[in-house]
Amino acid sequence: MDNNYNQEDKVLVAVDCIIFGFDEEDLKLLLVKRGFEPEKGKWSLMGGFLRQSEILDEAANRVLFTLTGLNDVYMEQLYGFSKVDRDPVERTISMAYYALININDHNPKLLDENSAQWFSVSELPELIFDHGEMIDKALRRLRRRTSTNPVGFELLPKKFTMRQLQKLYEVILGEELDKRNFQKKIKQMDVLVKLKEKDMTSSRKGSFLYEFDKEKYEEKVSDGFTFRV
Amino acid sequence: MDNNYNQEDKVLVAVDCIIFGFDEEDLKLLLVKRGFEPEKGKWSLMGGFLRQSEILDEAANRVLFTLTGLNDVYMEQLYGFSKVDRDPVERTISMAYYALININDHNPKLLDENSAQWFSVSELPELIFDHGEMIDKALRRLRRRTSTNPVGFELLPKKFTMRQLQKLYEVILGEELDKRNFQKKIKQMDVLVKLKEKDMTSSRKGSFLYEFDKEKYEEKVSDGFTFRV
DNA sequence: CCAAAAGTGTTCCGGCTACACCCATGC
DNA sequence: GCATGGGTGTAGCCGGAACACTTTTGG
Repeated sequence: MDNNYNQEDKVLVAVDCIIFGFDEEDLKLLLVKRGFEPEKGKWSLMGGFLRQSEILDEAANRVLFTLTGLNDVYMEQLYGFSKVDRDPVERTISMAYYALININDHNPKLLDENSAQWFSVSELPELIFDHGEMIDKALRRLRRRTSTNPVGFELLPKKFTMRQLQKLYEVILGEELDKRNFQKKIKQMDVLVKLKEKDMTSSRKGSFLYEFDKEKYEEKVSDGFTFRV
Repeated sequence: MDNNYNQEDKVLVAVDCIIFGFDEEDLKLLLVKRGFEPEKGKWSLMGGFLRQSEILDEAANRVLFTLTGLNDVYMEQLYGFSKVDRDPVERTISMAYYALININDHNPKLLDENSAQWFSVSELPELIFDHGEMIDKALRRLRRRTSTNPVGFELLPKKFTMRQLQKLYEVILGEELDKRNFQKKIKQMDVLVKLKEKDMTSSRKGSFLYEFDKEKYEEKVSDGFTFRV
């Protein structure tokens, strides 16, 4: 078969994006109501096809941008799904990606244009094809990732309270955490900056705001530090 | 674009297999000398193209079988590689898979037929395309996987000694382990069966052989147990 | 009897868990 | 002055790390 790939089969390659957000209460996913057949009118992940000139990461970012208007978002390739008849129209394999966005940052007009809506992960509608399977896998990956890497911050505003951070981990991990132990652990990792400012919306006393210090984190990592919640 | 995928680009999809073995001394990889252009004569992972009627797992198993004659092997999808010019002949994305095999089980005749050879992971030759990158990723994944799942046993004979098991973990993790602590940890997980038999080849005294007890392991997992080395 | 690998326990330390009270403020 | 969420410390326990000597037996 010297230098001859001609008799090989070509297939369509899609990317589907699992877009996570966090609204201080629940972990959410951005889904779109499918505007074309097959399965028109059903809920689905936002997807698109890989183009000849693109790499997978670019295709996934393009899809994400189309729906949210966001760039430079934390995104990770998840898994390749390839059941022969997963898309009834034509053989298509799909690379699932997941993204973590700050739920307040995206462009709401684009949601309307794409008939998109946020759903709590605990109240998902029925999804087309194998998208439910993709989401299951993404949730498992998210749990592992947020436990061992400081990516949870991607789901929060730049400035956040300890309460928000703890609540985020609680909904991702699916368990309640002890307030004192949580703060102790986070603080002794020493990768947050405590600001002078307080958030006054959640209580009379107000609670201090924090920022993730990426430079400090990376410096510590190069000294052998591992983030762990 | 109702029900019309026609204007979308199709691409070739390859699978490349990172085949790990362990020879009591070193972690090894099975590589083939490429018999066709481009890069003919260079070393490469064993690969093949996805067919219309196959899912990715099947394609990867087919490729593995072609080279080793083995079926029912531990294999896991690793990552999708998609640089536009990664294959200079034609746009091809590749799904990398890694497999863990017992190095004594495969059919050596097939290695000759495919110009394949085992290489220690510490002494790899130059590889074509992005295969080096694939291997790096596979090694990282293997370290994580063997630390949290009992998949290391896939690289050993059915009956093995504690010494072999420890050595295996040492080469995968890249660090020396304390013999007493290691055995204590393994034994208290209580997922191995100690046989009456001894392996007499490694010492005058002989060392007891063990088997992994998969049923017991799975039962313990369903009770909340987690394997951890 | 000696060489070479197998086998085995204890102590110490650090990190995780469990747990309850005072503080600041707006109303 | 009281209701609401914010913030903080300690004691006990468990698991991991360090560490050395005895056993077996073929030559």
